[in-house]
Amino acid sequence: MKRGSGKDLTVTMRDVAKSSGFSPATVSIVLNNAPLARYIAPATKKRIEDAAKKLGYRPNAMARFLRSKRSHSVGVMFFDIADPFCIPVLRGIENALYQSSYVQIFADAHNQRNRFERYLEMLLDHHVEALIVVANWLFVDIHLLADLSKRNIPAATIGFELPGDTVGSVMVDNEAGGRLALEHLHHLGHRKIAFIRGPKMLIDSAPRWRGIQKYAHSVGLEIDPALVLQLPDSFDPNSGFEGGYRFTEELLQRRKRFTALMGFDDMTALGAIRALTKAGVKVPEHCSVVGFDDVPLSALAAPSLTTVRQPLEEMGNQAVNIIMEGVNAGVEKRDWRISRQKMNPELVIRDSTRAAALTGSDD
Amino acid sequence: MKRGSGKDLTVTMRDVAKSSGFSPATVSIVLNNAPLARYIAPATKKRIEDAAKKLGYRPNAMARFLRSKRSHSVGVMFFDIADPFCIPVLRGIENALYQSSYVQIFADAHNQRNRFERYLEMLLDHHVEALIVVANWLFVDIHLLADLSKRNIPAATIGFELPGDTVGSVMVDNEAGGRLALEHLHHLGHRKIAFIRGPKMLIDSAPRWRGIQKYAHSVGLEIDPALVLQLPDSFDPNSGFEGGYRFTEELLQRRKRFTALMGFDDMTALGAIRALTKAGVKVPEHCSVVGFDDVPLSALAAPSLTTVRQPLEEMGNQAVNIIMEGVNAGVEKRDWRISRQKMNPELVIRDSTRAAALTGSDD
DNA sequence: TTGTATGCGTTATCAA
DNA sequence: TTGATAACGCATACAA
Repeated sequence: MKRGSGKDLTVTMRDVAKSSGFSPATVSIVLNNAPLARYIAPATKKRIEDAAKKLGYRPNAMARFLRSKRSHSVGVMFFDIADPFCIPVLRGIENALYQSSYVQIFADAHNQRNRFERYLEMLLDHHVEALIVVANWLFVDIHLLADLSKRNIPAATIGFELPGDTVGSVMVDNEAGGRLALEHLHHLGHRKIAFIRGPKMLIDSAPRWRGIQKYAHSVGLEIDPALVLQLPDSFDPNSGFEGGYRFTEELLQRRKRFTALMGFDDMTALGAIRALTKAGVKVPEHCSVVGFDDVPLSALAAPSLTTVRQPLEEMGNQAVNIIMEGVNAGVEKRDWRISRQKMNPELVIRDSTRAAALTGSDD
Repeated sequence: MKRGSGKDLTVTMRDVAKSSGFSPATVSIVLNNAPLARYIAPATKKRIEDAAKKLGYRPNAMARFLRSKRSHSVGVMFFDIADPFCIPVLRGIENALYQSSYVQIFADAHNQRNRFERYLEMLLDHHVEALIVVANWLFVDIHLLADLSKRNIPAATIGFELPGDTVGSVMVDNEAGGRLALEHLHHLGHRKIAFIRGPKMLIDSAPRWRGIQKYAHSVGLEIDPALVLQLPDSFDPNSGFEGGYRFTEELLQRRKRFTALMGFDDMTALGAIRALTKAGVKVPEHCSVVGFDDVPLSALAAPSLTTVRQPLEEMGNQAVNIIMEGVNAGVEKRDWRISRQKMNPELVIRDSTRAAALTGSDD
């Protein structure tokens, strides 16, 4: 008999019941618009709703979750939020979740495996209804996420994919993107092109390069191995910039002429531009540069960067759609298959590329 | 009698009790290391712990929350995560929360008041134990957060502050920062300095300007009103860049000579650099530029930006400390006072500033 | 059309 | 040193 003993500010369903003169069950039915609400007299509904409003009743989510097993929350795990790639993705996810009135539990693994595991535990403890993982590193193995499918928690990844069919994914078509970038340079008349490839540990690296090679082959463009460098593996999201800078310096020292440079991603390209500019090579007058991703900086850089755009925000959106599909299927006890999305990249032409100088040997 | 009816994968405390041969109560005491655990026989403890491990028992957070009224989660509301200012702050918060094993519920108001309110409701529904609000806009009024103190939910703001003593805050000392920036330019010998002030709606604008004025006065530096512009109010986080760009163009058109320019923040400064460069004015050779904030881009820009650094990550940390203080006080039923922190800014000298040219009239 | 009773998984208060 | 038992606030099957 602790009730009414003082100033507990939380107003419960029983309070509403008492105040309205009906039973908690009826209140519950009315306030949730449960199927049975069809049979409740309008007058009753009104009295209950009024009482609820007057008392400022707010359902206790914890109790509801306990009963319904639904937390109305989704875990979102980033491998490194400092990577500018992540921000638009975060935004896309946030927005889609907001539309569904789901709350986002944010986690950042800082590229550390143990941190990833710890967060995974925390998210499971908090009974997230689904999980989204944003990363492009390869080291997440499927075992880490095994618990999820065992518990029927839908999961989707953005920026990489896992073997098997238990985890959904949203990726850009890297091969098409690589092709797009090279095609652009080729159309502009560039023939001597330098490449800074992505690190081996990144899942994007290989297909982008494949796209480049295929296109080169298809138009008879020769790729000079002396103009191709590959970034080393690294977990620092800024290493792309550093790498682009250092490798471009090295490229310059080789004294092999090139009129265009393709960076693995925007950060690499930005680093390259920095090195070129410092060496007195003007971009795009003397050398065109193209990146990949279209991170927010790219539009702001000087010169603004021509790049292959990943629809990052849209990808965040899609990931939410995928998991929500699963969540809803779970609620309705339907079967379903997790889906994989491949998004189309898009060339964004800005100021860092232009036609190869007509003067000089351009092939 | 639904138990054992099949493949419910969740193992509950009762399962552990049954398996170990003790009662749920004892299991609870042991597994939580509750005070009473001191009296439990070591052998008992061991058997219970073993059983728990063997079954893979994980406490159900929902049930625990319902009972204990503690959700182990904190709401973090950003006004606009697209503002680069926010990322290091987010990281600081995330890291501190992680140390405390608290989970972060992420919300982004997109600079919309109704979205802010809706998120606030959602966060309260999810029974966050505390709230952190990151913003620098002025339009948050105290009433929005009134519910919080009523419910004894500690709250802290980063980047702005509210009147009264119910909400904590972490801010940089804007006045000192303004002084620092101008002092730097003055020491470098600059006398003709242009200023792009912040919009009125931003709380930072006034004190920064005050710091500038005070320093100017103290060293007898004259501020030419024809070289002072003020950004218009806007909610677009990129408007600083645009504004810096446009206003610098305007400044240039006025044909009033200046050897240095101070931007309200880094984005403004970056926009200014873009305009200067485009007009053929080299930075820093012909004109020094200094920003404010030290957002991640600033180090990467070309030229890299001299700026007044806000310790953003540390500020995120501090905010967590502040609210945790409150949370702990609540648990222990102590009284406490919410605190306000003023952080020291720090001058970061990079490539966008240098000594005023000795040639020409420098005063 | 509405009320009663029960259980979700924990924890806390007693009693043994 | 351990075990019953009663909440926490809500939602549902079932009874009325």
